[in-house]
Amino acid sequence: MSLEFELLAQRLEKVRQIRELGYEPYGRRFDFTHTLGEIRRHWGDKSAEELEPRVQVRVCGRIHTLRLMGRAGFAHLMQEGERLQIYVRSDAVSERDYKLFRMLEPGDIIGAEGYLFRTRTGELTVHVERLEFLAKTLLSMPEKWHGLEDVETRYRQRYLDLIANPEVRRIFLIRSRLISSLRRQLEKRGFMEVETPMMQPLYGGAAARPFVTHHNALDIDLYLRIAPELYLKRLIVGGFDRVFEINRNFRNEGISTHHNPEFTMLEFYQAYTDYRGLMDLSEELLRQAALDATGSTVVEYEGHRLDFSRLSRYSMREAVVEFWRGPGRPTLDDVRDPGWLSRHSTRATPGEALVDIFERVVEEQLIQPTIIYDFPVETSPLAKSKPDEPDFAERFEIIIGGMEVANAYSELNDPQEQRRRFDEQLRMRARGDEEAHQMDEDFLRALCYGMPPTGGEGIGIDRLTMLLAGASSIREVILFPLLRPEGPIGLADRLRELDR
RNA sequence: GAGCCGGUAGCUCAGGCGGUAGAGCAUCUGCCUUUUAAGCAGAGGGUCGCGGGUUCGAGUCCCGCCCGGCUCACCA
Repeated sequence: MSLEFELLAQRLEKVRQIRELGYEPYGRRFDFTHTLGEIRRHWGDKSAEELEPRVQVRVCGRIHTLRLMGRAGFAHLMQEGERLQIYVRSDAVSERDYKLFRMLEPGDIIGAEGYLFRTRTGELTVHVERLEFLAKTLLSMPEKWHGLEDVETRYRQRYLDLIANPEVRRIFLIRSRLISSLRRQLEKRGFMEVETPMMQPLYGGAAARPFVTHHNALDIDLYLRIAPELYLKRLIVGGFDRVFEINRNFRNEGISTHHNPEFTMLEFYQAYTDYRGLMDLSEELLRQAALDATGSTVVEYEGHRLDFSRLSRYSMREAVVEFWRGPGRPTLDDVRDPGWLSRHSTRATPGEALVDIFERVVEEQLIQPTIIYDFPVETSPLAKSKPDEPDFAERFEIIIGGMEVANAYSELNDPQEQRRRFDEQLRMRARGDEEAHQMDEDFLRALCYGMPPTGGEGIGIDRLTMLLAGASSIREVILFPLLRPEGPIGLADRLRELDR
């Protein structure tokens, strides 16, 4: 008999004993008077005298540690990442409650009623007068010193990670505050939150391979969206001048520390502005989001102090000149010269070569929040080109910690130009570029009704969370990152065998 | 997709050059009414990721596979 099975059998026996004592091993509603955090905040710095007259409390939580002595014992409860000690002595509770207490083990969830006091060593503690049993753990908790270290188990069983590693809570708290902050800021500026299709008959708005699914009743294939862009712009056509969406995109590509197949994007569109307007807006959004999520505009990331209070700005060509490494630093004229570009990249067009050089040489050096603007038009099929330089698009990205965090542009609203860009994408597709855009005629039709000049931007929420939370892998900021399925666990069989 | 690293008790980890598989936590038994990683005494617990091979003998060496991590490639 394996240990795991033996432990399970022991604990099921305890379930029986708990029931025999007259407690419900899987209890019901427990009306606590305070969370453990509230108790720490209200009485954490009060002296023993200040805890008179007695403060009665009802608390609950999961047992973290147990220290049993002959006729008494201590335990730490955990609730919402906060810890509080309880003290149970045999002459302070009923015989039945004391029997229950001796039966508890780390991981069990209990309720306790009593009064606050300070121990000899000064720790704020609940002197228990009544115990309630709320839920039995049947499986062992991870080790209390190191927590749960195994990365695979942490991701597969995130609930266990959250129980064992309180610092993981912090990451997801930051993520939640970040999203909340962005939503609040946009709403304050008159943006309306909308939801557009995740299942799309045509995919577009980005260059990526899609996931395909099938609708039975209509008998059609549908794609999980790679971006919401084309639908959000339809809403701009329809007269919702400020819209945003915070939701998942799906891209059928490799998994890495910076890529998860499903990831969360904020996209927002504002009529009557352009990419310059969005640069200013982005600066405000990021500054406030960092502040709301972490309490500061300066955060630590992989040994750097990232300052979210401002965004440096370089055109892509300036950035190549400015961040060139080694000999042969180009001039601004060089990076405009197709000959120079083709000597430094194998890509077909000057624009693709510039992007290639930028990504190889510059991007990883952009640690502080930085705007890179003016992208070659051939890599930006949905962006308006610059009036004085039609080979370039009014587009920028925000790069932080070497990662692309945002992408924005003045939206292309000329339907004839958009049709030409789609045609070019179709030619690229015909040459085997799977990620080139499809022709979306309904989107074209929408533009034909007239879309006001508009600025649009997407912000990668996962990557921004990584930066704000100091996480080096995107999987650390996604509660349930995609993993290969683990295969049979065998727990149901064991439970079945022990169910008598 | 490639390279490197890892998978040993429920958890965290040790296991030189091939020779009877270990520790701490957790569990079980006993003692202990202010402990703090509580303590003390004892006990149980192993498909060494899976499958082959070499060998008198494999956790250890070789081959294949599975799962994970990192780096690179891919991802405008």
